[in-house]
Order: sequence, then C-alpha cells, then structure tokens
Amino acid sequence: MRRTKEDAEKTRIALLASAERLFLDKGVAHTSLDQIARDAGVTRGAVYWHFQNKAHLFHEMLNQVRLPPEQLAARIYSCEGQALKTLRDLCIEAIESLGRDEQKKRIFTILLHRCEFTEELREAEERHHAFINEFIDLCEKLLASASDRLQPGVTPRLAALALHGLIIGLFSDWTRDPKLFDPARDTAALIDPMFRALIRDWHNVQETPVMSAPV
Amino acid sequence: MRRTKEDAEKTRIALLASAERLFLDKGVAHTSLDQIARDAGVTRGAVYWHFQNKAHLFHEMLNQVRLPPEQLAARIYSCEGQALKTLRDLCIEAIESLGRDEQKKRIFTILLHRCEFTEELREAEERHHAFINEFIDLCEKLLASASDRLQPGVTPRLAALALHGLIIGLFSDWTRDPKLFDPARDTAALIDPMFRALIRDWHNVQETPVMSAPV
DNA sequence: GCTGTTACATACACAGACGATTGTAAACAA
DNA sequence: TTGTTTACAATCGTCTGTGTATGTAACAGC
Repeated sequence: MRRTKEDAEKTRIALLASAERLFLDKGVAHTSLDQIARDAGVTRGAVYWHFQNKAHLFHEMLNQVRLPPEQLAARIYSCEGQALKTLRDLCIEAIESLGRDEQKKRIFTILLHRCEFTEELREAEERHHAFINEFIDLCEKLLASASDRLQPGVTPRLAALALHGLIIGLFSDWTRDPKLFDPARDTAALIDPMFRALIRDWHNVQETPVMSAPV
Repeated sequence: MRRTKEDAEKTRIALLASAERLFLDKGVAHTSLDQIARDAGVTRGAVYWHFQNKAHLFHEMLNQVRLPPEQLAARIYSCEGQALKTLRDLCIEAIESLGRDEQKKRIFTILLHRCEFTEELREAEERHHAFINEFIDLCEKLLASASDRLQPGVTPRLAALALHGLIIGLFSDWTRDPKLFDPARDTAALIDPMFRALIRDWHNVQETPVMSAPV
C-alpha cells in the first residue's frame, strides 16, 4: 500500500497527469474520477485523499501552468523604460511557449476546448476571468503610461482589448489545430502587425536595446 | 397529445429554445435530455422523435446561426472590386451582430464557453473546424488576390490567420464578459487597427465608395 | 367510419458516477 | 513495541442519464 511521503507525491503527480490525458481526450465533464484513478493505477480513494473533488483537481491542474497574478504584474512592469517592448516580448513568449511546452499545450487545449464553465467549475472560472481581466487592466495601464506613443485614435483600453483578443484567438485557433501555424516561426509575424497598428514609430521601439532577459 | 403539423413544429422550436437556455446555463454535458424536455413542456419521447440524440440537437441548434459555407463564400466574393473593404465590413458585421442578436450571443457563448468538444460532439466539432478553415482559406485567397496592397513582410496566409485569431478572440472575450466593450460602438476601433497593419494605404481603401449593402 | 400514420407519453433495462463509510497495511513517532 | 497517522482500497446505496420499446391519443385520407 503506502510506502513513503515521496511515493504519495508520486501518486499525486500521476493523478494530475492522468487527469490531464483523460480531460484532453474525453473532456472534463465526460471523465469520471474512477477513470482517472484507474489510469493512474490507483482507486478513487486515492483521488479523494489528494483532492477534494473534480473541481479542485481541475483547478490544481491549471495552476501547474498559470503563473500567479503577482508574477504577471512583475513581468509586465519588470522593465520600466522598455515597457512596450517588454509587453510585446511577453505576448510573443506566451504563444511561443505553447509550441515548446507540451504540458502547457495540453492544459490550454483543455481550458479552451475540452471543458465547459458551469456550476461545477464556477470558482475555477472566476479565477480564470480574474486572471484575464487583470492582464487586460495591466496592459491598459502600461499603454496609458505610454499613451503619447499610441497611434492617433487608439485608446489604451481598446488597444489592450484588441491585443488580448488577438492572443486568445491565436491560442484558441492553434490549440484547435496545431498545423495552422508554427509558433516558433510565425508568432512574431502574427503579433507584430498589431503593435505596428497601435504604436507610433513601432520600428523605433523595436530598435532600442533589449534589457529584459528571455523567460 | 398531438394536434397538427404546425404544433409539432412548435414543439421542435420549443425544444431548441429550451436546449439553448439550459446549455447556456448548465453546459451541454451537464444538461440532460429530460431537463430539456421538461423545460419545453414535453417528455423525452418528444426529444427522441425530433432529434436522433443530444449531438444532433446541438448541431441543429448551431445551424440556426451559422450560415452555410456557400453563403460565406458568396458574401466574401460579393464585391470583387472592393474585396478588402468587403472583408473588413464582414468582420465588423460579425462582431456587431453578436451585440444585436441575443440568440446569436447565447449560441456562440455555448459554443465557446459551455461545451466540450469530445467524442459525443465529434461531428459537430469537425463541421465547426471545416467552417473555420474555410473562412481562413477564403480570407487568404482574397488577400492573395490583393497582395500588392499588403504591407511589406505580410503574407496572405499569416494575415488571414491573424485576422481570424483577432475575431475569435474578441468573440471569446466578449461572450465571456459582455461588459468588456460595446460591439455597436467599439468594433471598428478594435478591428481597423489590424487592417491598418496589414494593408498599405488602408485609409485610401476606406475612402473609396461603398458598394455592398449592410447585412 | 375505418385505417394508417403522426407525435408524442410511458415504461423498462442498463450502465455508470458519486459520496460516504469502512477497512487496512505500512510508515512514523514515542 | 506500541499507538497513531497516513495513504490509500473496497464496498455500499442511491441517483441519474441513456436508448429503446411499446402504448396511445389525435389527425388525415379514403
């Protein structure tokens, strides 16, 4: 039966991995805790020991790839002098990382195409919305702080919304069909037009020295 | 019991309407056919009479708002001389119509946030993908036909992908939280930057006389 | 007025899924 | 060594959903 604390942690990891696989394959609602347990080589008792219920399991699965809000804010504000460039790099990095990190790809595919946000996952949904809204707000503030560089007619709020929409849409399209484009090759070409449209003299921003390290 | 053919059609409509309400509220997987039937004032027998199963019911619900591919192609190619302007108007119209048409809003919310594409809905998913890919392909061809007007470095393929990503992302964001922006007021400000980034001398395209009638 | 068909309602059989409880062997602390 | 806690396993009862099969009123045609 039980061996040691490390073995228990292994069981936990295995359950999360099995949930990931099965959620991706059959959807969250159509996957039972029994199937997850069997796939991980244990029984439902183990699931209820490690997680309160399916919603909490789902939530902890998401936490594996979603960085906490404080870190997001830190990232965005990490380079005060190069705010716009930093924001652009963050957007690029978000999409490119999807192509490199298989787990991230699976979990975001689940989030965007294999789960329904309903009563069962209400709190997970609320955290998700809070995260998105915070990202948009941070973008808006950052763009507002550089509002003298925005194209005429572009407001920080709408620019932030358009930017986030583009990223989410590319996330959604690519996880739906990874053959659509190659994140490692095409991301910049997909994102940069938006920055060119929002920021005046974007090429000047581009040419300034880069200070932030890649993630 | 049964009255006449028109009454049967009313039952069908009622079932679709109830499914719409309940899918939106509780998600597709978490809504049983019995709940739909009761909500519509009938029993499950009526559901199985009008629809083969839940997947077919779901599919016919989608068909209420998604125009057939031929019409999409016709729309995009409707105005040969003003191809770019027509495409832009189509994109604007797609988002604005979400704000006007409550049913469209509900059904797209279900499609984007209240259903999981899994074995049960596999064929619905495939039709959905085919529709999206066709839209992207049409965009690409249209942009290729006007490739001399693209910004340097912009390929028709990537431009089409970015455009679709933006639209889907805005769909997704707005259906998630309709307070984010006002489709009737903000759509142009959200879409036009992308066209400005993709098309050279976009303002010239804008100023040419409009030939296509609004939908 | 009879008949066949339509448009459902009702009943049945079956297969999970969940939550709770209880059992239990191993680890760990004392 | 013993007692306690950990980390699960096994069982139970209940409920829910599905698909199908059958029953049955009402209409339509002849």
